[in-house]
Amino acid sequence: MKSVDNLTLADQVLMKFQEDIVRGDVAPGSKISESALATKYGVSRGPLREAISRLESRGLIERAPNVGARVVSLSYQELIELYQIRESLESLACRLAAENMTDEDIKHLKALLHEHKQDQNFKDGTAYYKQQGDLDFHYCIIYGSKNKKLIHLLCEELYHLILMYRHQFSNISKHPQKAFTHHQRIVEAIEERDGELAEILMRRHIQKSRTVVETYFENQNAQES
Amino acid sequence: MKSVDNLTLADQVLMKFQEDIVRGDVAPGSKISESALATKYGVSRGPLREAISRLESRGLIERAPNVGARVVSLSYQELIELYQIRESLESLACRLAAENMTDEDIKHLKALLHEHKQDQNFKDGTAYYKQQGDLDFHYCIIYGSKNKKLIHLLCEELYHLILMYRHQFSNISKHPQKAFTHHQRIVEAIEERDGELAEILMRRHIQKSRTVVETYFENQNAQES
DNA sequence: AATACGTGTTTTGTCGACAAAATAGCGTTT
DNA sequence: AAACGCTATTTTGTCGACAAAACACGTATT
Repeated sequence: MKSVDNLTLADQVLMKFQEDIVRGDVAPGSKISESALATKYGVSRGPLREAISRLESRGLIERAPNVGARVVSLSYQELIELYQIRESLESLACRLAAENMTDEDIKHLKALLHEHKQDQNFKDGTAYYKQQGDLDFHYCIIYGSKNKKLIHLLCEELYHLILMYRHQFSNISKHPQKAFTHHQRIVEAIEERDGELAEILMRRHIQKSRTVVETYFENQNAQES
Repeated sequence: MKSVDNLTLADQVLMKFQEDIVRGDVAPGSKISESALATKYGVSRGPLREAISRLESRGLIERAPNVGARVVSLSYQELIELYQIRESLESLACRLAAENMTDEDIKHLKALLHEHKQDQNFKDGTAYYKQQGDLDFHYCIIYGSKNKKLIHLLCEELYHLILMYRHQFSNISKHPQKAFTHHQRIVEAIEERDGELAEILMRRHIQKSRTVVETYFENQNAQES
């Protein structure tokens, strides 16, 4: 799917570094030394600066002129703001998907859902697969919208931030079966080409996961006090 | 408002170059020569490449590895897609603005509106003021949402693209008085802290301007055939 | 003892030069 | 005449080095 090795060094560093940030290997809020990272990834400072520059515009890094860059560290408030945006954009994507997905696409989506059902029946513990499955589902719908700019916004600019936080907080939904039911209903709506309903269902689905984040933080605050 | 001169060269070039693109001084689709631009703006290729890199992630420039960069040239379809996103995000911003604007903010917004009314009464011809006024209005509401990521997305990542096309097509609304009425009603809803209504009104307002774009393209196609 | 100042060091920003890839132009071949 | 391949030139990608700004630390002063 991804064309091979005619990638620039800056692009390779970008991907590696982004992965490291999302996985939490480099802590949020930690300062970034250009020369240190350059040697770490085995490149000069030129390509590295380009990678930093792009990660900055993706919101994963904050930079101040003449001072340096540091990995972003979202506050609770900012995370909620992020979810508001995601809610708006991904419900839009879902409506467009109901309108624009090909029958092939829908078949693929249903297969994905069926696969998750299997996985879940005898193994609804291990978080990794569920998370990956959830991701696949959402990506599939986003791409189904056929809106290139929207796909870029969600997949390249927003989702990495969300994933970074998911990883950091091990924020796996406590209600996998509920999430699965949501997914099922969304697919039904898409299958019936009911964009309006699909949009509403997706909005609620994400609202729900936002609520999970909110209660997580409330509990954390309660523990602290 | 903007802190002064501790800006990096790359930032200055970024602003100048972006302005040139949005104003249409450099034609959409035209190829970008790094060395040529570097000499034009009086900097080395380093900072210039950084500026290009950022403009790429803002969607104003497209770049292929080892080939070079060119100013983006949106198709009709892509422009419509852009408006869909704007519709979704800016209506969200409007709802949040109704919830989060301070009374001061609202006062400022009303003053803005009043100012436009004056301007419009005796001078509803000259497009520039109206366009600038329209911009001020929308920016004011976007900032009123108090959602930093949303503000960044709309003002830094999306609006420049839209402005570029507005300029290119001289796409000034043919119904300034209607737009003004829309603005008025939106402000009323915000004043009453009715987020739901404000959201709907903003959505319709932008839908309307999308329709203007659509009819423009239809007419153009009709002329061509 | 605390603050202010000055020096030395690190880090960022910028530049010019080199290497590799792509483009253009020419000649050859079918 | 058209298409293929080769060479020359331009353009992009990458690097190392220099300049300026920020930071750290020790000293002097009140």
